[in-house]
Amino acid sequence: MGRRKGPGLSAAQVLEAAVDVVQGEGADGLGISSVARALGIRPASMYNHVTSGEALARRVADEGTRRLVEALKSAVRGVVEPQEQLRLLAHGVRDWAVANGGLYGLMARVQPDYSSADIPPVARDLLDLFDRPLGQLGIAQDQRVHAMRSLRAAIHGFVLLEASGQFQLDADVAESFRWSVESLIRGVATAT
Amino acid sequence: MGRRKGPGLSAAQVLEAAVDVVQGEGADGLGISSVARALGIRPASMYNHVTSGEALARRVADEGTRRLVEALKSAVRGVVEPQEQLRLLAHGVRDWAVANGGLYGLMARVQPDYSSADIPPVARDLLDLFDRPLGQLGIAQDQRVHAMRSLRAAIHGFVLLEASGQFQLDADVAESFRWSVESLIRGVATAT
DNA sequence: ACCATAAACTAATACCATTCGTTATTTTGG
DNA sequence: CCAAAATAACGAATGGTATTAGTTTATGGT
Repeated sequence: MGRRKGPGLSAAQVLEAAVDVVQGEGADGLGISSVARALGIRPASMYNHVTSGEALARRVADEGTRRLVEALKSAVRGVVEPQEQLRLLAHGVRDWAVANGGLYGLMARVQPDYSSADIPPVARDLLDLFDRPLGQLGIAQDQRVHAMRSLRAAIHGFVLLEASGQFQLDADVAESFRWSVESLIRGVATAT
Repeated sequence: MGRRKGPGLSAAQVLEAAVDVVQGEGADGLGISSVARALGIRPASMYNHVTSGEALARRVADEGTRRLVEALKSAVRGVVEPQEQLRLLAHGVRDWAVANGGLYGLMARVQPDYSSADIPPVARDLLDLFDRPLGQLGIAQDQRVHAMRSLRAAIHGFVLLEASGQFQLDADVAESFRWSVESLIRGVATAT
């Protein structure tokens, strides 16, 4: 058959289709074939745009991180009180994850491939979002990395356990999250 | 060919082989074919032992939970101080997850299928392990579910972020975990 | 207008899960 | 003790996936 008329697919179009697949079918539904189907091309043609299925998943996950960081930035814009910033960040992650379950699930599976030497800007931004309020809270520089990891981990774990239905008891999950965030902030704020 | 001589494979043998595959090749390596290979039978014969690949994964994940709960039980055996129990539980989960990465990764993906009505004994045991020290700390009954979820989530999230290499900064991860656990215990212990 | 490149195609390979029908062994009930 | 039933293996077939190789054709630059 050869090439069809009109300009070929742009990287952005491929990424958009892949994101749509993930949002619609979940992280498991992402693959060379499903995205090819969504684009109306044959699976083999996908290799003109990505080098492998794994690379495709990595790109979509990176796009998810970009979107999450954007959502968090606008969530804390204009807020000055550090504890309130942390609260907004925590709830911002959970809200985004609930609204973008497929994407968040993919981001959790795919591990970044960048060597620990150079941290990409988007990851830097994510770190800074948490680092700033922690600094304003008076957490010493060398403790902040521990505090950041603690907060990220706690929020991440909560979202994943919630998404995979592992909170069995019939207590309000939203209330549990509020409780958890307040407890975390208390714990971090009282660090030496 | 028909059946081979001798007794057929027991459910325990199939499970053992599946666990070995997961431990050796990771959660992604688990499948009808890989376990059949490990057992020396053809993939089609696997369906005499499991109903589907998904069911196989669920069984292995359940076995993982059983083993984790056993490890935690023996970790806190004889310890009376509640904060020390929580510390041991947290570090017990992380240590087990590090030592059984494939199994823990699988447990994180597979969501249990039991209806929220009847909670299996092993899940009950896991809840109780955390519930007891929280009660001894004086956390009110109606707050304990929130506290339990917070602790589980924080530990779970830390382990997953660590396993997927998302802690980029070159600070000591073990030190971060210790810091996180102390912060969590402080936060929970000061709950109203 | 020409040519190189980009981007689609077809075809082929190699996995994987699953189902079906068949066969041989083991177990069980009369 | 033997025949019938249940069990557990098989081969073959179907349909899904990722991937590679070679081919064709439209587009964009010189």
